[in-house]
Amino acid sequence: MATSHANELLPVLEQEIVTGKLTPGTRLDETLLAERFGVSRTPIREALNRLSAAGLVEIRPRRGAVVAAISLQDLMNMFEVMADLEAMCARLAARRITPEEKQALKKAHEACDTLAEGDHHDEYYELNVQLHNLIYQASHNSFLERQTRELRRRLAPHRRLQVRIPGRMASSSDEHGGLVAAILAGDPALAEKLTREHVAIQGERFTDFLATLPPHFLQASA
Amino acid sequence: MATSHANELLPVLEQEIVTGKLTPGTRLDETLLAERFGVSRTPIREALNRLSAAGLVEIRPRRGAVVAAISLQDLMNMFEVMADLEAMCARLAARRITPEEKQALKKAHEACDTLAEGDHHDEYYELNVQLHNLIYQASHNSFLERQTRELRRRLAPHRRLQVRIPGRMASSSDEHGGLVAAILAGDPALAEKLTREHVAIQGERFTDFLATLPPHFLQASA
DNA sequence: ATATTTAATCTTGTATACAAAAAATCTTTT
DNA sequence: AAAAGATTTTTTGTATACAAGATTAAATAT
Repeated sequence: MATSHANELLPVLEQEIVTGKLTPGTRLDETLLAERFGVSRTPIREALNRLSAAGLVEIRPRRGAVVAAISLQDLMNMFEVMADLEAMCARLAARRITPEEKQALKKAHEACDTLAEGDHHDEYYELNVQLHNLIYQASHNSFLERQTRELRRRLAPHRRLQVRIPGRMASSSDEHGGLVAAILAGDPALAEKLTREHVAIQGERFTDFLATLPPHFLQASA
Repeated sequence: MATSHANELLPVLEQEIVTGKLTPGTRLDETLLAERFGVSRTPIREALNRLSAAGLVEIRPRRGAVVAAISLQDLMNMFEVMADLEAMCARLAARRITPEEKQALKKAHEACDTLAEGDHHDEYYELNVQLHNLIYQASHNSFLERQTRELRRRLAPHRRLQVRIPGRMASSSDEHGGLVAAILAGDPALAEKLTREHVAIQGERFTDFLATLPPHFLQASA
């Protein structure tokens, strides 16, 4: 076995939280998880500790772990920071992107654009993630890249349904078009500005969307 | 006992790493730490896992934990992000600071300014941290505040000696003066700009400072 | 003497056992 | 029948035991 049990089940749990299979507030019983993965509680506890440090689960002393439930306030705060991090990625990418990365970015945007016509929400979502990851990568700041990806993952469970808003895919793709062009043209200020607007629009639409959600999505975290 | 062993020793270890008592690259032997804290290896491992998720220690599978050694590249990347986060804090603080927070900020800056005359480096360092924390807090984005503090802590072991550069305290205090004034005046753009310059100067000086360091400070992290 | 292989030791990762706190159930009382 | 209290059960946190990989030391060969 190349890696430990904890290292194997950690990404599984993380994925299930991020994709919303485990919804915020769900209790994470150590014994149940141990049985499910066929290991003892020890590696389970290890994984839960790591997830808590990443903000994906909340551990209340002597009262067990639950999938982190984020308050509306927290969520808006996180989107505000996300906008800044993404804007920074775009700004740096416009300055530092390599020819190879330019090619990849063009390709990814075209793929995104094609899909935007139909209603393949899940596929569009995945391509969208890839496009953004390419921009993060082109910032040539691996720390920034990691931080931004992490926050994006953390926001994912609260954002995933967003692309289902009617017409969202098409307009999202249009916004991407301008952003990608700015990066390819090497215009840091424009890339930064467009990203802020892009995320701001998401944020606004997101706020609209919130009102339609069942209340358990908005549970306070403490 | 209100809290668990792990919860008690975690901040102790964290503090020792952040203050540089445990230098980057130091091995963290589980058995030794267990003896030192008078507990078993279990809570030690729990703490190390949390610290690894925070980026303060690096755990290599089957090969133990060491205090995270950051490469020069990583360090510069982290400073670049730090500048952006601090600039965002300053921008938001200029827009959202309350009258009470204004009072506290004024007081903190005056205290800093007084100390800058002598050569009380450690005291100045602490007050400096407090001043910055007040700005983070005034952003009224608790997520941003936490992220920024966390990154600051993570950079601390690589930054602490910086204020010992001749004349650094006085010029740092001057820069703070302008920044504090911009926040109090409610000028987000200026507050953001001054913060970027402030950190950029630190970054430049920091690069100068690097050249004087023994090589073990610059060990690659992987 | 140096390099390489083998054996011994040490350290980590996991499982299990146990203690203590929290939650749930069952009495008892009104 | 409902509320309060006591008891049982469950679940977390810690310690210890053990297995397997990594490191070090020793032994052999070149």
